[in-house]
Amino acid sequence: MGAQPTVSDVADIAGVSRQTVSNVLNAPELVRPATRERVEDAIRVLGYRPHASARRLRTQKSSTIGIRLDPTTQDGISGSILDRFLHALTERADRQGLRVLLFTADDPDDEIEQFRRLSDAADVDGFVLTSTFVGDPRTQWLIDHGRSFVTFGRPWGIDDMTDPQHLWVDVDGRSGLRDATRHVLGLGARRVGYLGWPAGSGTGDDRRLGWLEAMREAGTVPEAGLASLEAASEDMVPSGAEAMRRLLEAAAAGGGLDALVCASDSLALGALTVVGRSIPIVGYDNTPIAASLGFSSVEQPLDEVAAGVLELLTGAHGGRVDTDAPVEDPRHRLIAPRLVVRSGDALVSPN
Amino acid sequence: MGAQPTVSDVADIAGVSRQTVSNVLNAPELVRPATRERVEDAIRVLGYRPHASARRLRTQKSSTIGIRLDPTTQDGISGSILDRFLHALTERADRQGLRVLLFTADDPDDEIEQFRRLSDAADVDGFVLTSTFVGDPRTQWLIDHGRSFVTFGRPWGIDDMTDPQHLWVDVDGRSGLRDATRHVLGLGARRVGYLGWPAGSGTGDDRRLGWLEAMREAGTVPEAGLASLEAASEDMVPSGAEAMRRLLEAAAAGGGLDALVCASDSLALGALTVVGRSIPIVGYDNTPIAASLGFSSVEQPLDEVAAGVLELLTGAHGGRVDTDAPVEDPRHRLIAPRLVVRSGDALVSPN
DNA sequence: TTGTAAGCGTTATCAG
DNA sequence: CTGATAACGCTTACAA
Repeated sequence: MGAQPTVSDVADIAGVSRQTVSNVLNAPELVRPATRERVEDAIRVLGYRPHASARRLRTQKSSTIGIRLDPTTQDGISGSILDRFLHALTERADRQGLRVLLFTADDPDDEIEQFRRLSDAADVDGFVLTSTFVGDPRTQWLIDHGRSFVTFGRPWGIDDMTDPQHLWVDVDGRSGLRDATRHVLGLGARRVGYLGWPAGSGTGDDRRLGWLEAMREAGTVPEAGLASLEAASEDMVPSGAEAMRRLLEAAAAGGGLDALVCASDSLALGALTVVGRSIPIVGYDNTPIAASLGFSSVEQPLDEVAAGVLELLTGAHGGRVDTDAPVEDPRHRLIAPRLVVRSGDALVSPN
Repeated sequence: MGAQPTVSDVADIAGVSRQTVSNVLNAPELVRPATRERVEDAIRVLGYRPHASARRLRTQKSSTIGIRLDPTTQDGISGSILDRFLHALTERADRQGLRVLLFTADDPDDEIEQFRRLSDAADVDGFVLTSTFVGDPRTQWLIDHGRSFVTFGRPWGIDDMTDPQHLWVDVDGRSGLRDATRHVLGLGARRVGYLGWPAGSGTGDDRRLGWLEAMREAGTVPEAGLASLEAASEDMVPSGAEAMRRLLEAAAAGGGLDALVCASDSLALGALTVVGRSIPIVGYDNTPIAASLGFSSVEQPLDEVAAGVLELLTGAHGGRVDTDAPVEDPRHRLIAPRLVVRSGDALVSPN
């Protein structure tokens, strides 16, 4: 290892003052080209790299964003979502000279305690929140304490779209399910079922709406018949399978099911274990499972989400809403997902 | 937000010098109880928290470990492994006052460049490496440049177990597969097949050995017959399915297959799509898929791995091998995995 | 046991 | 355009 060189070392070699070295790094236009080049040479020769902590102390910015790593839910298939998002976020953050710091928390209150710790210690400049839910106490705390943050996920309050209190990026699940439903309708299906989550989850209700809209638009099933085409279950494969069986029974009276769209790949897999490949099934999240088993799925463009999050965090608003950013500056990004269509050959079916 | 209080503020309130405040924090035993209490009160009242960057600058330690977030392989099922490991690592690191900083890299060379960046800038004190492979250039670079690091995964060189150059933690996949094989043998199976990866992958060869040992030990199949009981494929569901078909053909001559153990859950799922639940199948990694579909799988105790990694990184060796730590201090941890047995009811099979 | 003084490596301010 | 001086908030000799 050996001691890292400092600005002084560079200054000595280049025959300038420490200050000039700093200028070359932070305000190159202030320094005469000849001098600049000399300094840059010295930097290269010494392999000098600014000491991050020193810089952070001096500038009073950590250039670091904190993100909580969810407790990995053992049962959901979609754990890799956060993983992919994290990757995209880290990569993009890096390009802007931002670091990503991880933390964990047992529950929302604990998470708030971590917010306090990390920001009081000036360890991070802002936070990225995931998996927001209705009445989320975390965002309120962050707002009350003037912390910078952006959520991946809408606040799911009354005023979502216009809420000026809160910067967010989200994927338009409703349009995703609308597309999925239209897709199978386009394949000739008339009676398209929906396997979703219990009402009240924001995300889930929104996705369901997409299915509903597409079905109403198509008019292949009378309004009164739609209720028998949907079932709900928590986001796990076995309970999804169970819900699928209920759904089949309910739908049988009206003429069965031609196709199925789901709120998640977990549910889609659950359904798959029940009906095999007898009807088209569309999942959500485009997890490796969907790719492996070859069923279509709605993909969240996580790279775009990450880009949006960083824009909001570092842009005019600086991750805060009480700034003097022009009011017309958008405070959120609603990103359209993309349906990944797969041939869906009978990979899982009986031999 | 407002300005955070500093040691000076605390000192003023408590009526002591800055120094005493620092002592209360870093060497409480040096300060008289009465004074200490007064200072602690002041700290509480002000909500004081030491400025992390200032401390890091002064102490010349970042108290941060860097870990690369792998590019999420779209096809493997086991992406969540890193995810769970990361969670365990972050949680444990936090308890020791360590932070976990993420970075990404496109390839090993790029990763080395990141090592250089992060350690030159004193952003991290050490690294945790995952997915090591034979002839990994990264570890060599880290050794050559005297950087602290621990790998999750053996170096897979000639001298693995005794290599004093390199601190590592790994899961004993061989014993995992031995257990898995013994388990199905215990269920009455005689001809247990093995679905693995192409030779040369270290991890894969090791796991295969576990199967081989258990089969030899059981003696239910003559040595010459073992070759027709194994097949290899890259770690993806469809190619696993294909390999399974080959395996079935090859095994048919000798009397078919009674059970199957696999190098991964991806392969297990591939096999499952071919033979359904007609024979017991054991996977590896205990991913959500195994839990969801109800097949047995070998679980890596990632929490123990994380603990081991941190011990090695912060313990006597300090993540480096050229220290004056007593030679008898263990330089690696080989952790036994745990077989998770599931009833394996016919979830995926025909309706 | 407590206080004083110095310095970690950087950048901001303000002369020249 | 360049260079001296001071400070960011903390800890660590050393002295009292």
